[in-house]
Amino acid sequence: MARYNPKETEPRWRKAWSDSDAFRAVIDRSRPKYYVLEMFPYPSGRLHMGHVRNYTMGDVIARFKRARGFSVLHPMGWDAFGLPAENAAMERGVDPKAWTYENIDRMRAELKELGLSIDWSREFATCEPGYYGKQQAWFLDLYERGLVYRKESVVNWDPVDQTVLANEQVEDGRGWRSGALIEKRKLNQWAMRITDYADQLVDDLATLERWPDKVRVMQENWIGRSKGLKFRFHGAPPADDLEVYTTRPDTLFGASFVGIAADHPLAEAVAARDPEAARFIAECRKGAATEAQIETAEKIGYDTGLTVKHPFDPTWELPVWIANFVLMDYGTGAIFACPAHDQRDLDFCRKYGLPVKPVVLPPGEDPATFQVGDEAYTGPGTIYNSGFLDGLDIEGAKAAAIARIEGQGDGEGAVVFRLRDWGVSRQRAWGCPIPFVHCETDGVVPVPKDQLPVSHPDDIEFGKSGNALERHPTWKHTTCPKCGGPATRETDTLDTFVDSSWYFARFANAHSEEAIDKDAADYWLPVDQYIGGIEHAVLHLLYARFVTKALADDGQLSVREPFAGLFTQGMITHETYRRQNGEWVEPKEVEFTAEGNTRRARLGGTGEPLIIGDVEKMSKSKKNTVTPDEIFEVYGVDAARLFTLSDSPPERDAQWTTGGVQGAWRFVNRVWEEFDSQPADASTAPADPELRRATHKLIRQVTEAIDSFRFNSGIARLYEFLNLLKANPAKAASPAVLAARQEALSAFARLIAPFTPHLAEECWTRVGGSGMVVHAPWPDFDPALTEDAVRTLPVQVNGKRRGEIVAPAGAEAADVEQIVLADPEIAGKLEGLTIRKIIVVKDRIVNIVAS
RNA sequence: GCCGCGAUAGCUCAGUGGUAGAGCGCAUCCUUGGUAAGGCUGAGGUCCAGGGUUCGAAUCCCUGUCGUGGCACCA
Repeated sequence: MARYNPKETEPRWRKAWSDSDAFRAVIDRSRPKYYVLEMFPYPSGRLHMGHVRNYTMGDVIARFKRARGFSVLHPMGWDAFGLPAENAAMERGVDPKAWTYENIDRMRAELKELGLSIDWSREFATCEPGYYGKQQAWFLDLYERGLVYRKESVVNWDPVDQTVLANEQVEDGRGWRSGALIEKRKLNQWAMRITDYADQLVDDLATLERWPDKVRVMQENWIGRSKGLKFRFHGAPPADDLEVYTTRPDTLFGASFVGIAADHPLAEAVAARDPEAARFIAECRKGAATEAQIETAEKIGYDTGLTVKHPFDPTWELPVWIANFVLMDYGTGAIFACPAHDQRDLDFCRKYGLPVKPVVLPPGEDPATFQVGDEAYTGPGTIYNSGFLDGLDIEGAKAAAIARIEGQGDGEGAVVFRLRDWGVSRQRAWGCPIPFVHCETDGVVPVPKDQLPVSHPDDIEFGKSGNALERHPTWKHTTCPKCGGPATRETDTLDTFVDSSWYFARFANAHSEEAIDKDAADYWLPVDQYIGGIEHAVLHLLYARFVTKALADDGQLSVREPFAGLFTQGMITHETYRRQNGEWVEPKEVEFTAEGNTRRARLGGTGEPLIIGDVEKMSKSKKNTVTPDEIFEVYGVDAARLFTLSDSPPERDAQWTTGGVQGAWRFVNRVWEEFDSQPADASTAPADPELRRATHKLIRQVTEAIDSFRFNSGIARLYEFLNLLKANPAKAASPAVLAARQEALSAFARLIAPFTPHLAEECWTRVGGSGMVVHAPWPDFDPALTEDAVRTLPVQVNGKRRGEIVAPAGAEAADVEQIVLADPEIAGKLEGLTIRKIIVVKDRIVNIVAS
């Protein structure tokens, strides 16, 4: 009996897969296709456990679908542009390109060690001219279509990374990467018209049935579509034609004042002649930067002294206030305030003594007595105090008010989005150059496609802050493609989220002359199962959806949604350990002792007691990391893969523990023991029916578990079945059991293949399977065999369990009743009671209602 | 404030109308030529709380508590 040795078996099987080119994706129209993709990694240097879990999940699906007869595409690439490379350049004086490719080499080796069933022939990195040159080509196509444009705008400037960030990349007023407080700057920027697709991006969410609701809700919130009315107030200049946006035109008769943002043009006009107003505006600008401060900030306002006429009553003059809670970049930067039915407006009016007139009467309230106190009423009701709107419900009044305004020519129904256009300019060198030149005569001119790619100069000087392309002595000087005169190249590069917004389509044919090989893309797309972190719920996933739609409209793609199925996996966490002085301690330095059920930790060597802290996401700063290579070294790749999936549902965080991975490792060894102890000359006796039934039940359960992304459940069933096999050992087994074991082991080797592929190959060979398990079909189950012949039915009396009986599977109610009533134990429990009713649930349970 | 998600054994989690389960941990015992290991057996659960529906609720519904994620002066 030989011990299982992953160090010997695992590399051997990886070589066998590679030698037979087992994972090459092939267009085969006779079979259904399946495209499984995990979000490609940024080549940061080393693989971490999160990668192991993410890529193992995708691999489970890929191997499972292959065994089920699908033509599978499972590719890998590198999201290789980005700031860390430039930061490394600055900190250590290395070349970003060389640094990136070294990282890719190391991470590729680690990914290959993980035994992933990837078609490596399609690998690319986004920093290759062969990739980003194609990106420049379609970027020019979208420019032709008006979806790419330049605009002077106020942007989010990250003073640490020295670059512009999109709104999506600013979290709580800080840069998503640097954490620096964001400043507002006015710059000339490249942008993409994602707002042209805002409606579609919301509407099509409904078609994404295999996306988590959570992600759909997050995108919907982010796009923030609202329907309402845009209309103009009239007044004396400068307050003539003041346009506001509202979602509550039904409450127009409850108006108290008109509010404008501090940076609204009208506010600036007022400030020009009113120093007090100027002071107020300056104070607003100084205001709070973080969300928490904004939330608690008091509502303040300044009465400009201007008035405008109410649209439905020209004699009604409304005062115009500058208000700090009105935002310039949403709607029109101006509102009308109805304090009775909007909390913000109410707070403001109470503070400044402005009138509060209710116009929506809640159901059951008396119009003579209903009053609004300190809480605005935002619920349903009937409109009153409102002239021609009286008696209507809210929806009816909205429609009537909009119709009246439109009839007056003062405005129209409008849809407003929270989503802004996507600013894609970044002042960085290590990114995709934007293929335009600036000419004194012709202005902004696209680089002709036959001159693509526009690539980086070789002698680029990194190592200082700011944009190295801008600093380069010669690179930006060129000639205008139009007039031949002197021109300068655009030195901004594209946001790296552009790189990741179409890579899934490039994988259809990674070597195509066109950006996207449409025939290949038509076959493979959409991605059937996309897997990645929830942190990309808005940024990456929204941009990829937008670019897909834009390229589809340009005829370069047929699908309008890139990812038919999305799965967001949880993170890997680990306990944290600290010394008494607060220093973090790495797990490998910790020794544990147990006192009953209490665990205590000590520092290895000195024995100093340690504090066991919270379970947190693995991070270098808290030293609670375990690296894949040290785990592979001790337990093998299969045990590591198995453990990342076995303990938690895939969408939830999984806690890494030494005990847990040891459990997985023991499973690997015990599996091998079962296979190794099975005699080679298989018995031809009729198989033991009970073990057969258990086998078919197992096949069914594991198949359903993988199909529904419940990997941990499937693995739990495999653990249980292994216990059953151990209870029916090969040693001293009857011929019937041996025959059933043979069938069970043949299925078992294939069922574990998605999770522990190396072990599966070894087992498959040992049990006499033909060829490699990667080519073997998924085992089938006989539905009839997944049911037991005899059932043990619990018997309840008045809902409490009082005994059990044995009945044939599928026994009818009448037969079961007879068995129950004949049972002496149950008869005892029924003594003195009258049976009112007997409920028999077929094959499940019997309940006797008695009194 | 709004919208989600979660709460089951000491820990991490399955179970989603019908007999409360797994892995790890813990305890007893066995093995001491698989040995910085292996195995047997076992203990351990008001299924967060309260109410409702039902013959029957961990499971479905309502309310609450605690934890957690997202959005947020978005008119």
